[in-house]
Amino acid sequence: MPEGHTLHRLAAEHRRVFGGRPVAAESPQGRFAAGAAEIDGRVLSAAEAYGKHLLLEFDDDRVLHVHLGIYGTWRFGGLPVPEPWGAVRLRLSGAGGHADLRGPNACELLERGEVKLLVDRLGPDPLRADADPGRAWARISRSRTSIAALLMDQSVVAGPGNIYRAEVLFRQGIDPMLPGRALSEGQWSAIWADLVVLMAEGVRSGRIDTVRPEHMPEAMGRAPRVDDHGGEVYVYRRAGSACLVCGSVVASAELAARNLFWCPGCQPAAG
DNA sequence: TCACCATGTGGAC
DNA sequence: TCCACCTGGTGAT
Repeated sequence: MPEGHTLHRLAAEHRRVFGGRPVAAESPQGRFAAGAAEIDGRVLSAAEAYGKHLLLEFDDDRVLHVHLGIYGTWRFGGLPVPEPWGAVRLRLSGAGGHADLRGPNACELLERGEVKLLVDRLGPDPLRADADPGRAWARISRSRTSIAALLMDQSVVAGPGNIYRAEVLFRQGIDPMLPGRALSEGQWSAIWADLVVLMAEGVRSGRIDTVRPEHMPEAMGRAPRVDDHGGEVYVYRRAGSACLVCGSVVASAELAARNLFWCPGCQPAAG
C-alpha cells in the first residue's frame, strides 16, 4: 500500500503508540522469531521514515528496518491484544496498543553502520527537512533515462511511487518519456516543489489527492478516479477515460514492469 | 474457488 | 529483462 507519505504516517503512529515505553515483540508467524526476541521488552527511542523505509530505533542501538514492498501492511489496534489472524510477521504491543506487520519486503535488525549504508543509497525524500533536491538534479540532468523511470528510482528521489510519479508529471505537463537530461532545471524545481506539497498533504490526510480545486468534477463534468483509499487523481489507473482537463483519452503503457499513465493532450511529446 | 492485480525491490541472466 | 518474494482484495468461474 505504501508510497512515502504512508511510511511517514506510520513512523508518527509508532511514536505515538509506542514511543518512550517498553514494547513487547513477538512473531506469531515465526519468520521473525529471533529478531522479535531481541526487541522484546526494549524501549522505542525513535521512529522515522526515509523514503519508503521505516526505521524503528530501540534503546540498545539496534534498529528495526521495515520495507513494506507492494503487499506489506501495518495494522494498529487497541488493547487487549486480540488473537493474531493470518500471517503476522511481527506484533508489537505496549501500554498504548498494538501493531501487526504482515507481508513486508524487509523486516530485519540493523546495526547503525548498516542503517547509514541504507540511507546513503537513497535520493532526497521530499518529506524530509534534510532533503537536498540538488542531489537528485545532479543525477537527472545527466541521464538519458526517461523522467518517468527516474522518478521511480529510489536512489534518485526517495518516497514517490507509481501514483505520485504519474500525477506529478501530469500536473507539470511533462511528457513521461522525456529523458532526464532534456528537462530544464525549472521543470525539475517545479516537480520537486509539487512533490513536497502533494506528499505533505498525503501525510496529513492519509490518502493521495492530486486534483486541484479548479478541476474538481462539478466544474468539469468528468469524475476523477477515486482510488481504493479514497484519493482523487487525474490519470493514475484512468487509462481510456477522458482527461479531466482537456478531454483527451488517458493513455497507459508498461514501463520497467510498472504501469505508467499520462494524458497525451496535457503532456505532449516534445518536438 | 480461482486467477489476477496491486502505491516495490533486488537478484539472476 | 525476467522473475521471485509476499499478502489481500476483487471480479470472474
